[in-house]
Amino acid sequence: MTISVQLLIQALNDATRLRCLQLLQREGEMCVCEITYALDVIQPKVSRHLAILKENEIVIDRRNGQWIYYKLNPAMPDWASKILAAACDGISREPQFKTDRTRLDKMPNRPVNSHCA
Amino acid sequence: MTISVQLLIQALNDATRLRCLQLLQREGEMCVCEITYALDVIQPKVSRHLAILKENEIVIDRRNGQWIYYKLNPAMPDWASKILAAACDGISREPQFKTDRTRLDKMPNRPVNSHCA
DNA sequence: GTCGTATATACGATCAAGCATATATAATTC
DNA sequence: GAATTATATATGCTTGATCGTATATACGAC
Repeated sequence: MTISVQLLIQALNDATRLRCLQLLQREGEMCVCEITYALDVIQPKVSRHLAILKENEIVIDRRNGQWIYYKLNPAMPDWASKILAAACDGISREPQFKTDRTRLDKMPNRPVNSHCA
Repeated sequence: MTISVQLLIQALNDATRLRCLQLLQREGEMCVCEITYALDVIQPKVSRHLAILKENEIVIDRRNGQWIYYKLNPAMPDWASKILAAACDGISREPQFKTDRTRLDKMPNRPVNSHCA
């Protein structure tokens, strides 16, 4: 990954993107409709923010049939992983973000992720 | 400190503020004129950005005569310190930020900081 | 091919944040 | 007191980011 500190921070500087990243860190991999449901926002909004995270190589995606799964980029430099981990650690205690996790847990008919590349 | 993850990241989301924090982490404590010299920007700009960092309790200041010294807030929560440390770690390798450190090292007549509270 | 679901992108509007200039406040020295 | 240095704040402008709506693309089932 070639991202600079400044670009990483800029990419993190949005509530929707932080909410996505928190979920991805906990779940490992999620498709867009799961994230959309968990955050309770409209789909184009999620899609646009995931695109920003992807442009900055903070997440990577793969298609599986009609679903596109996102996960944290495993090839981040050490300092970037540390920033993300510390941010998610801080976030995990904030009520605003807990709501997303509980809503995801209640989602009906979550697509089954085969985890086959 | 009561800052949220989102507010911390927002406060870090500016090149001038990152440059200030990098210097403060290395130097410990600096007055505004030192930072202004090192960054080579106009004084009101430095002052405004330091004010933003102070509002978010990322730095604290103390007056010593006509100088006002800033340093990192020693009372940050663990996750916030980790984000700052990792960011400064990443920054330390970026050429844009090295320039500030070398310029500071060449500053003539740096005010002597008595370190008396 | 059409239809339905999943996801992405384009567009125009709105809003927040940064900028430089100018000015205000505070301390020091005379 | 006036003058100088150090720092902070107010003002008006501009730029960039986010928003919702509408539309486009991709895949699977039929």
